[in-house]
Amino acid sequence: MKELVIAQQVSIKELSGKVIAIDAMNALYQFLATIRQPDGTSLMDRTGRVTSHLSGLFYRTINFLEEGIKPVYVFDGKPPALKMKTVDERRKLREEAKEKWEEALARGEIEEARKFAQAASFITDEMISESKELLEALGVPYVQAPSEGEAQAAYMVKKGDAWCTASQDYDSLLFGAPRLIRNLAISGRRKLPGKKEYVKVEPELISLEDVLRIHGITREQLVAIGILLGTDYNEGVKGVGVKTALKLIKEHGSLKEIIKVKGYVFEASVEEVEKIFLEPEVTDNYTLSWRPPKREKIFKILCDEHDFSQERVSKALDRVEATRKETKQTSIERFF
DNA sequence: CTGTCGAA
DNA sequence: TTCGACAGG
Repeated sequence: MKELVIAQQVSIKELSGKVIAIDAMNALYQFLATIRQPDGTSLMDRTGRVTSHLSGLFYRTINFLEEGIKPVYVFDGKPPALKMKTVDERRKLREEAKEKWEEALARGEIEEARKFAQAASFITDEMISESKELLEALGVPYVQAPSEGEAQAAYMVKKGDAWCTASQDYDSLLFGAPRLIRNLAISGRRKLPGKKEYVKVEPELISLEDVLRIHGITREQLVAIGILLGTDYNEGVKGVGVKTALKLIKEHGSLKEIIKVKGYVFEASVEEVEKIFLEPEVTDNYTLSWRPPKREKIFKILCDEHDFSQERVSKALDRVEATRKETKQTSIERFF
């Protein structure tokens, strides 16, 4: 998929005032995988509960708000039945990674250990519910998708309720999101000499329309390419890569025709997989509003329950408070 | 990943 | 002021 898309750099400033539908599971997973000690141990509170996801979610969301970005987090619901196999495989890989992590630790190979620890990351139901609690306290909306979060996020962008989706996966393009942002983070932020301006590593923006135009294909054909390469819901055709898939779809027009001519056999029902992408299960049952952070609630969750430093949390909240006053003064955008 | 603190 | 190492929980 990566070889098919064209990405353009986008500055955080261009995203100011925009609603971004964030793939919550993708974000939490990234936090759990990366926010670790050198040997791979997660951040934990005094009772041993993992807190890496809360740290990442808190500081990143604060940064978005400070930049005038309006985040809405979209959580996964029930995965489609066809995803079972993928889910099982991932669980197995995680379990193997956990063993390799312990072995590497025993050998004293710190860097190796960290790699395996990252691959062993998993999200629990408790992490999801406390992440939702934190978002509620931050005054940031979240949406519970009926099924795939990426599908819901894509739908929200198509509808115009959000400007783009944010995820590391390309799936939301297959789900029809007009715009996708990858690498949406503020890492590498540096203060600029003059004022409180910042220079940042810029995220990349992918336009679905551009991708389709460049290759001269439709979204249905893009989905067909995805299915030929393999998705979470089906295994791809062995020996067919991006180049071949693109050539085939341009030659034959549709996946149905390719299958007929080439005699490809899929384990899963191709129609079912197509339906997941083209007629995804989504909901209109949500309202988006951004409210001022509830300091007391945030302190309770982060400091009282999870041992975050009161000073650090306080400083972060003060920063948002300051920018909130600014935006009200300049009345660029009604925010809270 | 993000913030902080000390060295350059 | 900028950069890199390191701690955070």
